[in-house]
Amino acid sequence: MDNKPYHHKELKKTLIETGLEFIDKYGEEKLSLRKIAEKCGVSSAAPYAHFKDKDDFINAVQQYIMDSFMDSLLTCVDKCSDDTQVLSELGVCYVMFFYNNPLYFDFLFSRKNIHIRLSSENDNPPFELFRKTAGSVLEKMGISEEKIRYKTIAMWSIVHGLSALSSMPDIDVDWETEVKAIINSVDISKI
Amino acid sequence: MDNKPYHHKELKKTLIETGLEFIDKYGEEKLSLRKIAEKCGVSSAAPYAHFKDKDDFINAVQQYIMDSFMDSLLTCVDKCSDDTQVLSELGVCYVMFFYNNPLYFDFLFSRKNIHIRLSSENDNPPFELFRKTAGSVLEKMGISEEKIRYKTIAMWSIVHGLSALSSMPDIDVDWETEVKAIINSVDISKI
DNA sequence: CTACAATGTTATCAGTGCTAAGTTTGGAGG
DNA sequence: CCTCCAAACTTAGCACTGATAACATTGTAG
Repeated sequence: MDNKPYHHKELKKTLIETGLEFIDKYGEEKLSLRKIAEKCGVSSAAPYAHFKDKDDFINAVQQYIMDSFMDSLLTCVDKCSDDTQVLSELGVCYVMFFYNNPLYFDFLFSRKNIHIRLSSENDNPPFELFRKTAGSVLEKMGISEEKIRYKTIAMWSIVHGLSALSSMPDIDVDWETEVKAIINSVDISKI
Repeated sequence: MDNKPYHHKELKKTLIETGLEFIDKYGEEKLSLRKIAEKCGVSSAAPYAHFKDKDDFINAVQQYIMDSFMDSLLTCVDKCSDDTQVLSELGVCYVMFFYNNPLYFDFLFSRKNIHIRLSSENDNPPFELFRKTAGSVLEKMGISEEKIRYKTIAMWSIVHGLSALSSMPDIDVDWETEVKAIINSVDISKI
């Protein structure tokens, strides 16, 4: 029978995944902990055993998405041994992730707890991966440290800006082709 | 005395400006219509005479900011008669607006009602201004229509991506100088 | 001057975040 | 095997929110 067991066991994980699914369907602003709890078949106060407050829960969902985003990027970098292509491949991968998951862009980056610093070490994993990859590639090309900073910022801006575009609702173009063309057309050595 | 008059007269405008101020201080997610109403000295139901619902109110505030953003951009374009500079000046103006108003970027662009189309006419005023300005400049340079699209998208992506960066909390660099250097370093004819 | 539409009011509802206090449960140590 | 306790849940309830209904006030068109 469906008499709910007192102990749900994997409730924390279930809550996160249910929350993710909900955000996917209805967006973050419609989410309430009570609805998520109900969907999981537990009382409205149950989540508070696992999360300090709603914000803590949202952060957990965000981290879940961020991990999956990083998986994509790391896989892409690993697949790409060729230095001359890794940057544009990484850029396309970055953009396509949000094209395929339109609701994730706002959710990941409209939150204030995500900070990005330009010059130094960074606690934002995707940007840090981008920064290090670009740094290593550009260094091998014999480019000065200052210029590396400019180029990295410019490239990341393009990629991030394209992602913002690609997660908009009404894209009326063959986006994957466009993205590749645009990123490839930006010759980093010319920036 | 402070016995509030029944008719506040300019309540709609006052609500919007109070809302703007509030978002500036505490962010959108902390905003409630009741608090705004109280700050304006009216009852909690009063705003519903002017706005259909909370979303309608938020849209009005958003429009208010969008208008001020467009003012900046248009002033910039007007001041700049020189075709060779207008694009980079416009870019710097775009980015600096959000550098100077860090909370506005998320507020303007994380809302789903803002759409951006690439190829055709567009109901997003700043992007449309950017698209037309770039189109006119690039056309005079004798660039093909297809390339104009690519360049426009790439340039807007850089500018928009830089804006995302510039509205982040912990910028630890002289941003205005950086932005100018980066935008100027992107030679559009090379994209 | 009077009727009425616009613009306010109070009262009330359901939904939300969160906490307090009590209940169930699995499992570690006797 | 029992006992006890901390973790994981429950129900109850508070304060706040968005929204609506029913009523009050007011400026103004006719």
